[in-house]
Amino acid sequence: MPPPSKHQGASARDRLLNAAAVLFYNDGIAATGIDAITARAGVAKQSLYNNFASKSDLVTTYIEQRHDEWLALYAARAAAAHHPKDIIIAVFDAYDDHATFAYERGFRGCGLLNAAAELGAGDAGRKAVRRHKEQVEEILHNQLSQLLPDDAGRAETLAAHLAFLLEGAMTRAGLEGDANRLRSARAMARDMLARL
Amino acid sequence: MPPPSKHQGASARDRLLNAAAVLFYNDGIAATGIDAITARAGVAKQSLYNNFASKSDLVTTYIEQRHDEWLALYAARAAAAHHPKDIIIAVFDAYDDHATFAYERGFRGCGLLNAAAELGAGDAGRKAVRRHKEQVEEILHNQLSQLLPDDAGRAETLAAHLAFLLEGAMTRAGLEGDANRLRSARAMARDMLARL
DNA sequence: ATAAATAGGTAGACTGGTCTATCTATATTA
DNA sequence: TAATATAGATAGACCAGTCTACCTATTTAT
Repeated sequence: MPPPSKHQGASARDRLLNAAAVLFYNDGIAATGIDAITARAGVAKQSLYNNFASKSDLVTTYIEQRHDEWLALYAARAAAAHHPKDIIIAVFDAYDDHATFAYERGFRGCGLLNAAAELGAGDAGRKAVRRHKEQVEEILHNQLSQLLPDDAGRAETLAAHLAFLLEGAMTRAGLEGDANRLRSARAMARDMLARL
Repeated sequence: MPPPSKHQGASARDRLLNAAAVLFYNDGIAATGIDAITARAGVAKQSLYNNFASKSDLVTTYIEQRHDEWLALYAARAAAAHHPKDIIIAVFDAYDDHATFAYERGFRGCGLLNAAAELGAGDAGRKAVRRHKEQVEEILHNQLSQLLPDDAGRAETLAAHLAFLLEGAMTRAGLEGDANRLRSARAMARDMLARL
């Protein structure tokens, strides 16, 4: 029987990234072996090493792909909004949207945070996760600066506050196995914005 | 040379738990092997299996020990407080205190959350982490119920809000390598309580 | 008091298995 | 033809856990 090959689906690289996304998210990075990834991707082991320098390189690419994916979800939501307050809520909605990207066997929170927890201090992936979270906070900060043009300090504090709500809710949601906490956090954010 | 034995220091069990605490926190659970733990503890491999049923059992004990440790730190802070608002701030202070328990090679956030990120959905340790976070939120909830005796809904929402601030700040602090974000979250909590 | 039993420690070889990564040899595709 | 895929063997490190064999206290029984 001939292999599925790239004709019927995605390239080996994409198939590997899709397989890795599900396995890394559901089982963790260290617990996911090369063989499990290639088997799920329906691809030869060598194809992994043709497309990625190492497992670590695949992990870093996985993280960057999640970041890009979240940005796209956010952009789609933000494009439909006009008021800075709605653009801020779009950040929360994008988190909620993103919460379903790969949970085949239960919700486990933010894949990027879970990955960072497994990675060593100097790892490139860990730094990418940090940059991602800083970028999320920056989006919040930009909108709050528009809402509070003459109180830069308060805009910064509020951006951090909303970022904490987001990450805290996501973390608790991951422990509890569903995204309900994210909805709570969004309601809290709405409430805070209403009081501006 | 005679072995150190229990006379000059801690028991093998305590030595193992102390060694595991540092290694699990700094390197992660999956990345820490049995041999590394026994070597750091200065203990024979069999002593690990005399005191724990498996590595997994050691991990669960590690998590429960962190929980007890945090509770003790919180109790010490709360004992010095009297007003419910001060008791709530004591929760934030205990997080800050706890942030230094085992970081030998840099701050990495909450050891319990990092552990949970590595553990499978049904793992006993993961459930223990969830219970711990629920207990923290319950402490906040109890105090807020005293502050807002006739608005149970608001007390519950505020408890969740403060819990999100705590976990979100801890998560970001872990990514950034220091506990500054925890101090920011405490200031935000103080501000919210002042407005009650 | 002395001897035996018990509890808990040591060092380190060993098993069976998994891991990442490379290599070979063949087949498909453009 | 040249690039890229395949299956699968292989290397070498590492894993959790078991086992043997010995040592040292303390406790119990005679």
